[in-house]
Amino acid sequence: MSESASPVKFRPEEIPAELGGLRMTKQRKEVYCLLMDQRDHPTAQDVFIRAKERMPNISLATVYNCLEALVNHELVRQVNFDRAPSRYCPNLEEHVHFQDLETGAIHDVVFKKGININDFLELPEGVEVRELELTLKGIMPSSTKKN
Amino acid sequence: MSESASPVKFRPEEIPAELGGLRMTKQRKEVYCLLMDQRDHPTAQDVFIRAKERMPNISLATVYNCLEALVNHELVRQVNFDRAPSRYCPNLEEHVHFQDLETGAIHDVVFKKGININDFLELPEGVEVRELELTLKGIMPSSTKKN
DNA sequence: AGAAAGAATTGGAACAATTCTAATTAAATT
DNA sequence: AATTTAATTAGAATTGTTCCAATTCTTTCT
Ligand SMILES: [Mn+2]
Ligand SMILES: [Mn+2]
Ligand SMILES: [Zn+2]
Ligand SMILES: [Zn+2]
Repeated sequence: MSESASPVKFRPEEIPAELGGLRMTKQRKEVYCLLMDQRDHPTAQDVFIRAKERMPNISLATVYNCLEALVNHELVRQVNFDRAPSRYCPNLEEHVHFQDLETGAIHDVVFKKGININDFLELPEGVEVRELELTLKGIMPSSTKKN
Repeated sequence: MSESASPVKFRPEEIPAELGGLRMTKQRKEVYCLLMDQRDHPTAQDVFIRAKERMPNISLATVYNCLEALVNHELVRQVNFDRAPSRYCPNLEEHVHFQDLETGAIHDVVFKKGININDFLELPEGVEVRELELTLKGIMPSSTKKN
């Protein structure tokens, strides 16, 4: 499980002009940095509020556009818990999400090493899984919480 | 995997006046029967359209109310795929959902017998999982499809 | 049974998240 | 520099869902 803030601060000027085939505009860099920087799965609104601090003229539409572009180019992942506002995650490793019901915080959870989908699901022969989304909700002991 | 229509037809008049602590009104019986009857994970709109055939005056608000009541009393499950309209499922066995990307059809998938969440996820010690939602999308071979 | 209270249904208004539109600005290409 | 292409912006529109207040239905009480 991880919620640890990355030790380095991502700065827009360090981001190359193109990333994964996507032209990185000023706004896209800002949104991307902010996600990489505070890896806490913010909503589009959260991103909008944070982005405005360094870029007061950015619009909510642009935030949505940037997030969509980043998601389409697989630089960022969109995470849905039920029908709550989508959240965005810059962790590209295969992982799933756990929401602490006490704090609302979302944590990344990885699969056991070497585990395969057919090891735990009774999938019919020949089915090809293209997308998997797994979300968990529950309670974390406070000892685990602070790390 | 299952999409098999149940062989018996559920009729509202067979439903008891109360189910799992929920008073079964005429509308709730209708909605519940219809879900039990065609186990294809319809949306609220789908339910509304189907319900109107036998109950032309039912309102969409009532369909939402009924579904909410049934879900709260754990007679029916709400299923979300990304931000698409919620779907409703009368299968109370523990299971997850697979959507066929070619047809849009949703199929129930069960866990391997005896499997535990800690067998496939790297969950920190002491975390208590209260809810789990797993959705899959992919391609089914047409042989598997028709059963 | 009849009256009163409580609960559910209804149609339409309100809502929240997201998407769309058309105008403006910025960047890339010629 | 002029032209073409792409991105950003503010605000309107859309969509699924929830809320509201009035009406109807059911249950409880006398
Ligand atoms: Mn859920
Ligand atoms: Mn998804
Ligand atoms: Zn994540
Ligand atoms: Zn199901």
